[in-house]
Amino acid sequence: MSGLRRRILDASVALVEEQGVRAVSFREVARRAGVSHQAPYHHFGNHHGILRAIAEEGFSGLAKAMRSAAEKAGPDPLDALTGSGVSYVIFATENVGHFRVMFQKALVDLRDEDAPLEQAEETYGVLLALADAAHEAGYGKHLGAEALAHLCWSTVHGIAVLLVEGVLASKTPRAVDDVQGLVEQVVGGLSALLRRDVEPPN
Amino acid sequence: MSGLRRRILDASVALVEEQGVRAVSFREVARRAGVSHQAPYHHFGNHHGILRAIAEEGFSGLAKAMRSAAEKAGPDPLDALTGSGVSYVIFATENVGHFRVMFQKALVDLRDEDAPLEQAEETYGVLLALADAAHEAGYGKHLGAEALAHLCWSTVHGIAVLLVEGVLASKTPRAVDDVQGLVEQVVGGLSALLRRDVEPPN
DNA sequence: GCGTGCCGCGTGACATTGTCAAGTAGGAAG
DNA sequence: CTTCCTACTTGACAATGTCACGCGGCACGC
Repeated sequence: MSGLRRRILDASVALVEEQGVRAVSFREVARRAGVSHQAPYHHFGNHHGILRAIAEEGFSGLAKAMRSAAEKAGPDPLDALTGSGVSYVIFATENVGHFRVMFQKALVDLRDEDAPLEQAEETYGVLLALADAAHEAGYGKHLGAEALAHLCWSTVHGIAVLLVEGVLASKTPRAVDDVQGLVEQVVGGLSALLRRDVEPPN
Repeated sequence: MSGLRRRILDASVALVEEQGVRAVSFREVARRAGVSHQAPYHHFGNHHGILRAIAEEGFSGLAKAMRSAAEKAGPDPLDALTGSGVSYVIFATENVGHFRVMFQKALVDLRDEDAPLEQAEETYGVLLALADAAHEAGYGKHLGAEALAHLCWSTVHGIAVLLVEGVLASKTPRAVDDVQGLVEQVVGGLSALLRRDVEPPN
Protein backbone atom coordinates (compact mmCIF):
# COMPACT_ATOMS: atom_id res chain seq x y z
CA MET A 1 0.00 0.00 0.00
CA SER A 2 2.83 2.30 -0.82
CA GLY A 3 1.87 5.94 -0.79
CA LEU A 4 4.59 6.41 -3.32
CA ARG A 5 2.26 6.08 -6.25
CA ARG A 6 0.22 8.97 -4.90
CA ARG A 7 3.30 11.09 -4.25
CA ILE A 8 4.51 10.50 -7.78
CA LEU A 9 1.13 11.41 -9.23
CA ASP A 10 0.96 14.58 -7.15
CA ALA A 11 4.44 15.59 -8.17
CA SER A 12 3.58 15.01 -11.83
CA VAL A 13 0.38 17.04 -11.66
CA ALA A 14 2.23 19.86 -9.94
CA LEU A 15 4.88 19.81 -12.65
CA VAL A 16 2.28 20.00 -15.41
CA GLU A 17 0.65 22.93 -13.69
CA GLU A 18 3.90 24.79 -13.16
CA GLN A 19 5.75 24.17 -16.41
CA GLY A 20 3.50 22.29 -18.80
CA VAL A 21 3.36 18.70 -19.88
CA ARG A 22 6.75 18.80 -21.51
CA ALA A 23 8.42 19.33 -18.17
CA VAL A 24 7.09 16.09 -16.74
CA SER A 25 10.17 13.92 -16.83
CA PHE A 26 10.28 10.54 -15.23
CA ARG A 27 13.43 11.44 -13.43
CA GLU A 28 12.26 14.82 -12.19
CA VAL A 29 9.13 13.44 -10.56
CA ALA A 30 11.26 10.72 -9.01
CA ARG A 31 13.58 13.36 -7.63
CA ARG A 32 10.67 15.35 -6.20
CA ALA A 33 9.29 12.21 -4.61
CA GLY A 34 12.71 11.43 -3.21
CA VAL A 35 13.18 8.07 -4.87
CA SER A 36 15.33 6.56 -7.55
CA HIS A 37 14.68 7.29 -11.22
CA GLN A 38 13.19 3.85 -11.74
CA ALA A 39 10.60 3.89 -8.98
CA PRO A 40 7.96 5.65 -11.12
CA TYR A 41 8.60 3.20 -13.91
CA HIS A 42 7.69 0.37 -11.59
CA HIS A 43 4.31 1.91 -10.80
CA PHE A 44 3.27 3.25 -14.17
CA GLY A 45 5.08 1.15 -16.75
CA ASN A 46 6.19 4.05 -18.87
CA HIS A 47 5.80 7.74 -19.44
CA HIS A 48 2.33 7.41 -20.96
CA GLY A 49 1.27 5.46 -17.91
CA ILE A 50 1.64 8.47 -15.64
CA LEU A 51 -0.23 10.72 -18.05
CA ARG A 52 -3.00 8.20 -18.42
CA ALA A 53 -3.32 7.88 -14.67
CA ILE A 54 -3.58 11.67 -14.41
CA ALA A 55 -6.26 11.70 -17.09
CA GLU A 56 -8.24 8.95 -15.35
CA GLU A 57 -8.15 10.84 -12.09
CA GLY A 58 -9.06 14.04 -13.89
CA PHE A 59 -12.10 12.72 -15.74
CA SER A 60 -13.26 10.96 -12.63
CA GLY A 61 -13.09 14.17 -10.63
CA LEU A 62 -14.70 16.17 -13.41
CA ALA A 63 -17.67 13.83 -13.65
CA LYS A 64 -18.09 14.00 -9.91
CA ALA A 65 -17.93 17.79 -9.87
CA MET A 66 -20.51 18.05 -12.66
CA ARG A 67 -22.90 15.63 -11.01
CA SER A 68 -22.55 17.36 -7.68
CA ALA A 69 -23.17 20.80 -9.19
CA ALA A 70 -26.20 19.55 -11.10
CA GLU A 71 -27.70 18.12 -7.92
CA LYS A 72 -27.16 21.32 -5.99
CA ALA A 73 -28.91 23.36 -8.68
CA GLY A 74 -32.64 23.94 -8.59
CA PRO A 75 -35.25 21.68 -10.15
CA ASP A 76 -35.06 23.42 -13.53
CA PRO A 77 -33.03 21.19 -15.91
CA LEU A 78 -31.44 24.26 -17.45
CA ASP A 79 -30.20 25.34 -14.03
CA ALA A 80 -28.68 21.90 -13.58
CA LEU A 81 -27.05 22.05 -17.01
CA THR A 82 -25.74 25.55 -16.37
CA GLY A 83 -24.47 24.67 -12.92
CA SER A 84 -22.57 21.68 -14.19
CA GLY A 85 -21.13 23.86 -16.94
CA VAL A 86 -19.82 26.35 -14.41
CA SER A 87 -18.38 23.52 -12.34
CA TYR A 88 -16.63 22.25 -15.49
CA VAL A 89 -14.76 25.51 -15.87
CA ILE A 90 -14.05 25.82 -12.15
CA PHE A 91 -12.67 22.28 -12.15
CA ALA A 92 -10.37 23.15 -15.03
CA THR A 93 -8.99 26.25 -13.35
CA GLU A 94 -8.53 24.49 -10.04
CA ASN A 95 -7.00 21.37 -11.56
CA VAL A 96 -4.88 22.76 -14.34
CA GLY A 97 -2.41 19.93 -14.05
CA HIS A 98 -5.09 17.36 -14.73
CA PHE A 99 -7.01 19.37 -17.29
CA ARG A 100 -3.99 19.98 -19.53
CA VAL A 101 -3.39 16.26 -19.83
CA MET A 102 -6.96 15.14 -20.34
CA PHE A 103 -7.55 16.55 -23.79
CA GLN A 104 -4.43 15.89 -25.81
CA LYS A 105 -4.65 12.94 -28.14
CA ALA A 106 -0.90 12.53 -28.32
CA LEU A 107 -0.70 12.15 -24.54
CA VAL A 108 -3.77 10.11 -23.75
CA ASP A 109 -5.84 8.39 -26.38
CA LEU A 110 -9.35 8.56 -24.96
CA ARG A 111 -10.62 5.92 -27.33
CA ASP A 112 -7.67 3.63 -27.54
CA GLU A 113 -8.88 0.38 -29.07
CA ASP A 114 -7.30 -1.74 -26.39
CA ALA A 115 -8.33 0.38 -23.43
CA PRO A 116 -10.67 3.32 -23.97
CA LEU A 117 -10.66 5.67 -21.01
CA GLU A 118 -13.92 4.76 -19.34
CA GLN A 119 -13.82 7.74 -16.98
CA ALA A 120 -14.06 9.94 -20.07
CA GLU A 121 -17.07 8.00 -21.27
CA GLU A 122 -18.62 8.47 -17.86
CA THR A 123 -18.11 12.22 -18.02
CA TYR A 124 -19.68 12.34 -21.44
CA GLY A 125 -22.59 10.36 -20.07
CA VAL A 126 -23.21 12.92 -17.33
CA LEU A 127 -23.24 15.72 -19.90
CA LEU A 128 -25.59 13.86 -22.23
CA ALA A 129 -28.03 13.09 -19.45
CA LEU A 130 -28.16 16.71 -18.33
CA ALA A 131 -28.56 17.98 -21.88
CA ASP A 132 -31.26 15.42 -22.59
CA ALA A 133 -33.22 16.49 -19.52
CA ALA A 134 -32.98 20.13 -20.51
CA HIS A 135 -34.02 19.28 -24.03
CA GLU A 136 -37.00 17.33 -22.80
CA ALA A 137 -37.98 20.39 -20.81
CA GLY A 138 -38.05 22.35 -24.02
CA TYR A 139 -34.69 24.12 -23.94
CA GLY A 140 -32.87 24.28 -27.26
CA LYS A 141 -35.77 22.45 -28.81
CA HIS A 142 -35.00 23.37 -32.39
CA LEU A 143 -31.42 22.18 -31.95
CA GLY A 144 -31.93 18.60 -30.89
CA ALA A 145 -30.65 17.07 -27.68
CA GLU A 146 -27.33 15.97 -29.12
CA ALA A 147 -26.62 19.35 -30.64
CA LEU A 148 -27.52 21.02 -27.37
CA ALA A 149 -25.04 18.79 -25.56
CA HIS A 150 -22.31 19.56 -28.07
CA LEU A 151 -22.99 23.27 -27.98
CA CYS A 152 -22.80 23.39 -24.19
CA TRP A 153 -19.72 21.21 -24.04
CA SER A 154 -17.94 23.26 -26.67
CA THR A 155 -18.67 26.49 -24.89
CA VAL A 156 -17.56 25.44 -21.43
CA HIS A 157 -14.56 23.60 -22.79
CA GLY A 158 -13.56 26.60 -24.87
CA ILE A 159 -13.74 29.06 -21.99
CA ALA A 160 -11.90 26.58 -19.79
CA VAL A 161 -9.01 26.25 -22.23
CA LEU A 162 -8.78 29.97 -22.88
CA LEU A 163 -8.70 30.64 -19.14
CA VAL A 164 -6.27 27.90 -18.22
CA GLU A 165 -3.84 28.85 -20.95
CA GLY A 166 -4.02 32.50 -20.00
CA VAL A 167 -5.37 33.60 -23.37
CA LEU A 168 -8.32 35.55 -22.05
CA ALA A 169 -7.03 36.76 -18.70
CA SER A 170 -6.38 40.47 -18.65
CA LYS A 171 -7.04 40.64 -22.36
CA THR A 172 -10.30 42.47 -21.92
CA PRO A 173 -10.41 46.26 -21.65
CA ARG A 174 -12.00 46.25 -18.24
CA ALA A 175 -10.04 44.04 -15.93
CA VAL A 176 -12.19 40.95 -15.94
CA ASP A 177 -9.25 39.08 -14.63
CA ASP A 178 -11.17 36.99 -12.20
CA VAL A 179 -12.32 33.62 -13.36
CA GLN A 180 -15.73 33.84 -11.81
CA GLY A 181 -16.63 36.92 -13.82
CA LEU A 182 -15.71 35.42 -17.16
CA VAL A 183 -17.47 32.19 -16.42
CA GLU A 184 -20.65 34.01 -15.48
CA GLN A 185 -20.32 36.09 -18.60
CA VAL A 186 -19.94 33.18 -20.99
CA VAL A 187 -21.79 30.27 -19.41
CA GLY A 188 -24.44 32.59 -18.04
CA GLY A 189 -24.74 34.18 -21.46
CA LEU A 190 -25.43 30.92 -23.21
CA SER A 191 -27.81 29.89 -20.47
CA ALA A 192 -29.71 33.16 -20.81
CA LEU A 193 -29.98 32.70 -24.57
CA LEU A 194 -31.43 29.23 -24.09
CA ARG A 195 -33.88 30.46 -21.49
CA ARG A 196 -35.02 33.49 -23.48
CA ASP A 197 -35.58 31.18 -26.43
CA VAL A 198 -38.19 29.36 -24.35
CA GLU A 199 -39.50 32.15 -22.15
CA PRO A 200 -39.23 35.41 -24.09
CA PRO A 201 -39.01 38.23 -21.54
CA ASN A 202 -40.98 40.70 -23.70
CA MET B 1 17.47 33.69 -48.45
CA SER B 2 17.80 30.07 -47.52
CA GLY B 3 14.64 28.04 -47.94
CA LEU B 4 15.94 25.95 -45.10
CA ARG B 5 14.00 27.91 -42.52
CA ARG B 6 10.77 27.07 -44.32
CA ARG B 7 11.66 23.41 -44.66
CA ILE B 8 12.41 23.20 -40.95
CA LEU B 9 9.13 24.89 -40.08
CA ASP B 10 7.17 22.58 -42.35
CA ALA B 11 8.85 19.53 -40.90
CA SER B 12 8.07 20.73 -37.38
CA VAL B 13 4.42 21.42 -38.15
CA ALA B 14 4.10 17.99 -39.74
CA LEU B 15 5.64 16.40 -36.67
CA VAL B 16 3.22 18.17 -34.33
CA GLU B 17 0.32 17.02 -36.45
CA GLU B 18 1.49 13.43 -36.60
CA GLN B 19 2.76 12.82 -33.10
CA GLY B 20 2.04 15.84 -30.95
CA VAL B 21 4.22 18.64 -29.69
CA ARG B 22 6.34 16.37 -27.57
CA ALA B 23 7.69 14.66 -30.67
CA VAL B 24 9.15 17.85 -32.09
CA SER B 25 12.82 17.33 -31.44
CA PHE B 26 15.42 19.65 -32.79
CA ARG B 27 17.39 16.78 -34.18
CA GLU B 28 14.43 15.02 -35.78
CA VAL B 29 13.34 18.07 -37.76
CA ALA B 30 16.95 18.54 -38.80
CA ARG B 31 17.04 14.97 -40.01
CA ARG B 32 13.80 15.42 -41.95
CA ALA B 33 15.16 18.56 -43.51
CA GLY B 34 18.37 16.73 -44.34
CA VAL B 35 20.73 18.99 -42.43
CA SER B 36 22.91 18.81 -39.37
CA HIS B 37 21.41 18.92 -35.90
CA GLN B 38 22.62 22.49 -35.42
CA ALA B 39 21.11 24.05 -38.53
CA PRO B 40 17.67 24.60 -36.90
CA TYR B 41 19.35 26.09 -33.88
CA HIS B 42 20.97 28.67 -36.05
CA HIS B 43 17.62 29.81 -37.47
CA PHE B 44 15.44 29.70 -34.38
CA GLY B 45 17.77 30.14 -31.44
CA ASN B 46 16.30 27.39 -29.38
CA HIS B 47 13.42 25.00 -29.09
CA HIS B 48 10.93 27.68 -28.10
CA GLY B 49 11.95 29.65 -31.14
CA ILE B 50 10.50 27.07 -33.51
CA LEU B 51 7.26 26.81 -31.55
CA ARG B 52 6.92 30.58 -31.43
CA ALA B 53 7.46 30.81 -35.17
CA ILE B 54 4.75 28.19 -35.70
CA ALA B 55 2.38 30.13 -33.44
CA GLU B 56 3.07 33.38 -35.29
CA GLU B 57 2.33 31.74 -38.61
CA GLY B 58 -0.75 30.11 -37.13
CA PHE B 59 -2.33 33.25 -35.70
CA SER B 60 -1.52 35.13 -38.84
CA GLY B 61 -3.28 32.53 -40.97
CA LEU B 62 -6.20 32.31 -38.59
CA ALA B 63 -6.81 36.06 -38.65
CA LYS B 64 -6.67 35.99 -42.43
CA ALA B 65 -9.12 33.10 -42.64
CA MET B 66 -11.56 34.80 -40.30
CA ARG B 67 -11.42 38.11 -42.14
CA SER B 68 -11.83 36.39 -45.48
CA ALA B 69 -14.83 34.37 -44.28
CA ALA B 70 -16.47 37.44 -42.79
CA GLU B 71 -16.11 39.31 -46.06
CA LYS B 72 -17.59 36.48 -48.06
CA ALA B 73 -20.64 36.29 -45.81
CA GLY B 74 -23.73 38.36 -46.45
CA PRO B 75 -24.33 41.88 -45.18
CA ASP B 76 -25.86 40.67 -41.93
CA PRO B 77 -23.25 41.09 -39.15
CA LEU B 78 -24.39 37.85 -37.55
CA ASP B 79 -23.70 36.02 -40.80
CA ALA B 80 -20.22 37.50 -40.82
CA LEU B 81 -19.65 36.50 -37.20
CA THR B 82 -20.97 33.00 -37.85
CA GLY B 83 -18.94 32.60 -41.02
CA SER B 84 -15.74 33.60 -39.31
CA GLY B 85 -16.58 31.18 -36.51
CA VAL B 86 -16.93 28.32 -38.95
CA SER B 87 -13.67 29.32 -40.61
CA TYR B 88 -12.01 29.26 -37.17
CA VAL B 89 -12.92 25.62 -36.71
CA ILE B 90 -12.05 24.71 -40.28
CA PHE B 91 -8.68 26.37 -39.88
CA ALA B 92 -8.02 24.35 -36.74
CA THR B 93 -8.86 21.04 -38.38
CA GLU B 94 -6.86 21.84 -41.49
CA ASN B 95 -3.86 23.19 -39.57
CA VAL B 96 -3.68 20.89 -36.60
CA GLY B 97 0.06 21.30 -36.37
CA HIS B 98 -0.25 25.03 -35.94
CA PHE B 99 -3.37 24.99 -33.80
CA ARG B 100 -1.93 22.64 -31.19
CA VAL B 101 0.97 24.98 -30.57
CA MET B 102 -0.94 28.25 -30.54
CA PHE B 103 -2.84 27.80 -27.29
CA GLN B 104 -0.43 26.30 -24.81
CA LYS B 105 1.06 28.76 -22.38
CA ALA B 106 4.01 26.54 -21.60
CA LEU B 107 4.97 26.46 -25.29
CA VAL B 108 4.25 29.99 -26.42
CA ASP B 109 3.50 32.80 -24.01
CA LEU B 110 1.07 34.97 -25.93
CA ARG B 111 1.56 37.90 -23.61
CA ASP B 112 5.21 37.60 -22.83
CA GLU B 113 6.30 40.89 -21.33
CA ASP B 114 9.28 41.25 -23.61
CA ALA B 115 7.58 40.20 -26.81
CA PRO B 116 3.81 39.64 -26.82
CA LEU B 117 2.68 37.77 -29.87
CA GLU B 118 1.18 40.53 -31.94
CA GLN B 119 -0.40 38.14 -34.43
CA ALA B 120 -2.52 36.86 -31.56
CA GLU B 121 -3.58 40.39 -30.69
CA GLU B 122 -4.51 40.87 -34.33
CA THR B 123 -6.70 37.78 -34.32
CA TYR B 124 -8.41 38.95 -31.18
CA GLY B 125 -9.00 42.29 -32.85
CA VAL B 126 -10.76 40.66 -35.78
CA LEU B 127 -13.05 38.78 -33.42
CA LEU B 128 -13.85 41.85 -31.36
CA ALA B 129 -14.69 43.91 -34.43
CA LEU B 130 -17.07 41.26 -35.77
CA ALA B 131 -18.74 40.80 -32.39
CA ASP B 132 -19.07 44.54 -31.96
CA ALA B 133 -20.74 44.89 -35.33
CA ALA B 134 -23.17 42.09 -34.54
CA HIS B 135 -23.89 43.61 -31.16
CA GLU B 136 -24.55 47.00 -32.72
CA ALA B 137 -27.03 45.29 -35.01
CA GLY B 138 -28.86 44.07 -31.95
CA TYR B 139 -27.62 40.51 -31.64
CA GLY B 140 -26.93 39.34 -28.11
CA LYS B 141 -28.01 42.74 -26.90
CA HIS B 142 -28.60 41.76 -23.31
CA LEU B 143 -25.14 40.20 -23.13
CA GLY B 144 -22.96 43.11 -24.05
CA ALA B 145 -20.50 43.22 -26.93
CA GLU B 146 -17.59 41.88 -24.95
CA ALA B 147 -19.57 38.98 -23.54
CA LEU B 148 -20.85 38.17 -27.00
CA ALA B 149 -17.29 38.05 -28.30
CA HIS B 150 -16.18 35.79 -25.46
CA LEU B 151 -19.17 33.51 -25.86
CA CYS B 152 -18.54 33.06 -29.57
CA TRP B 153 -14.83 32.61 -29.11
CA SER B 154 -15.30 30.04 -26.38
CA THR B 155 -17.75 28.04 -28.43
CA VAL B 156 -15.73 27.87 -31.62
CA HIS B 157 -12.52 27.27 -29.71
CA GLY B 158 -14.13 24.52 -27.72
CA ILE B 159 -15.49 22.67 -30.72
CA ALA B 160 -12.16 23.13 -32.47
CA VAL B 161 -10.20 21.57 -29.62
CA LEU B 162 -12.63 18.71 -29.16
CA LEU B 163 -12.47 17.96 -32.88
CA VAL B 164 -8.72 18.28 -33.28
CA GLU B 165 -8.02 16.08 -30.28
CA GLY B 166 -10.47 13.47 -31.46
CA VAL B 167 -12.69 13.77 -28.40
CA LEU B 168 -15.95 14.23 -30.25
CA ALA B 169 -15.34 12.27 -33.42
CA SER B 170 -17.37 9.08 -33.59
CA LYS B 171 -18.48 9.63 -30.02
CA THR B 172 -22.01 10.41 -31.04
CA PRO B 173 -24.59 7.66 -31.51
CA ARG B 174 -25.28 8.56 -35.09
CA ALA B 175 -22.06 8.75 -37.04
CA VAL B 176 -21.52 12.49 -37.16
CA ASP B 177 -17.93 11.84 -37.91
CA ASP B 178 -17.56 14.52 -40.49
CA VAL B 179 -16.27 17.84 -39.30
CA GLN B 180 -18.66 19.88 -41.35
CA GLY B 181 -21.67 18.33 -39.67
CA LEU B 182 -20.48 19.01 -36.15
CA VAL B 183 -19.46 22.55 -36.97
CA GLU B 184 -22.86 23.29 -38.46
CA GLN B 185 -24.48 21.71 -35.45
CA VAL B 186 -22.60 23.74 -32.87
CA VAL B 187 -21.75 27.03 -34.53
CA GLY B 188 -25.02 27.02 -36.42
CA GLY B 189 -26.82 26.26 -33.18
CA LEU B 190 -25.37 29.23 -31.38
CA SER B 191 -26.00 31.42 -34.39
CA ALA B 192 -29.63 30.31 -34.52
CA LEU B 193 -30.09 31.05 -30.83
CA LEU B 194 -28.73 34.55 -31.31
CA ARG B 195 -30.94 35.16 -34.32
CA ARG B 196 -34.10 33.79 -32.72
CA ASP B 197 -33.40 36.03 -29.75
CA VAL B 198 -33.77 39.01 -32.07
CA GLU B 199 -36.23 37.71 -34.61
CA PRO B 200 -38.55 35.24 -32.85
CA PRO B 201 -39.90 32.88 -35.53
CA ASN B 202 -43.38 32.46 -33.98
C1' DG C 1 45.20 41.92 -55.43
C1' DC C 2 44.17 40.74 -50.15
C1' DG C 3 42.85 40.75 -45.45
C1' DT C 4 38.59 41.04 -42.44
C1' DG C 5 34.46 40.44 -41.15
C1' DC C 6 29.97 37.93 -41.05
C1' DC C 7 26.42 34.33 -42.42
C1' DG C 8 25.05 29.69 -42.96
C1' DC C 9 26.04 25.46 -41.61
C1' DG C 10 28.79 21.27 -39.78
C1' DT C 11 31.43 18.62 -35.85
C1' DG C 12 32.27 17.42 -31.40
C1' DA C 13 31.22 17.37 -26.65
C1' DC C 14 28.34 17.44 -22.27
C1' DA C 15 24.59 16.86 -19.04
C1' DT C 16 20.04 15.01 -19.04
C1' DT C 17 16.26 12.04 -20.54
C1' DG C 18 13.39 7.40 -21.29
C1' DT C 19 14.04 2.75 -21.07
C1' DC C 20 16.17 -1.94 -20.51
C1' DA C 21 18.74 -5.28 -17.59
C1' DA C 22 20.12 -6.81 -13.45
C1' DG C 23 20.48 -6.41 -8.94
C1' DT C 24 18.82 -6.25 -3.48
C1' DA C 25 16.04 -5.92 0.99
C1' DG C 26 12.13 -7.72 3.19
C1' DG C 27 8.18 -10.20 3.97
C1' DA C 28 4.86 -14.09 2.99
C1' DA C 29 4.22 -19.02 1.79
C1' DG C 30 5.52 -23.65 1.51
C1' DC D 1 15.39 -22.85 5.25
C1' DT D 2 14.07 -22.18 0.61
C1' DT D 3 11.35 -19.92 -2.73
C1' DC D 4 8.76 -16.60 -4.36
C1' DC D 5 7.03 -11.88 -4.97
C1' DT D 6 6.81 -6.94 -4.28
C1' DA D 7 9.04 -2.49 -4.14
C1' DC D 8 12.53 -0.51 -5.01
C1' DT D 9 17.94 0.65 -6.50
C1' DT D 10 22.02 0.73 -9.51
C1' DG D 11 24.09 0.73 -13.84
C1' DA D 12 24.06 1.08 -18.65
C1' DC D 13 22.55 2.70 -23.45
C1' DA D 14 20.88 5.56 -27.24
C1' DA D 15 18.80 9.92 -28.02
C1' DT D 16 17.98 14.89 -26.94
C1' DG D 17 18.89 20.23 -26.16
C1' DT D 18 22.52 23.13 -25.93
C1' DC D 19 27.34 25.08 -25.94
C1' DA D 20 31.87 25.88 -28.13
C1' DC D 21 34.19 25.96 -32.09
C1' DG D 22 35.65 25.05 -37.06
C1' DC D 23 34.99 25.99 -42.00
C1' DG D 24 33.71 27.66 -46.64
C1' DG D 25 31.94 31.50 -49.22
C1' DC D 26 30.60 36.19 -50.05
C1' DA D 27 30.84 41.28 -49.44
C1' DC D 28 33.48 45.01 -48.14
C1' DG D 29 37.30 48.43 -47.68
C1' DC D 30 41.85 49.45 -49.18
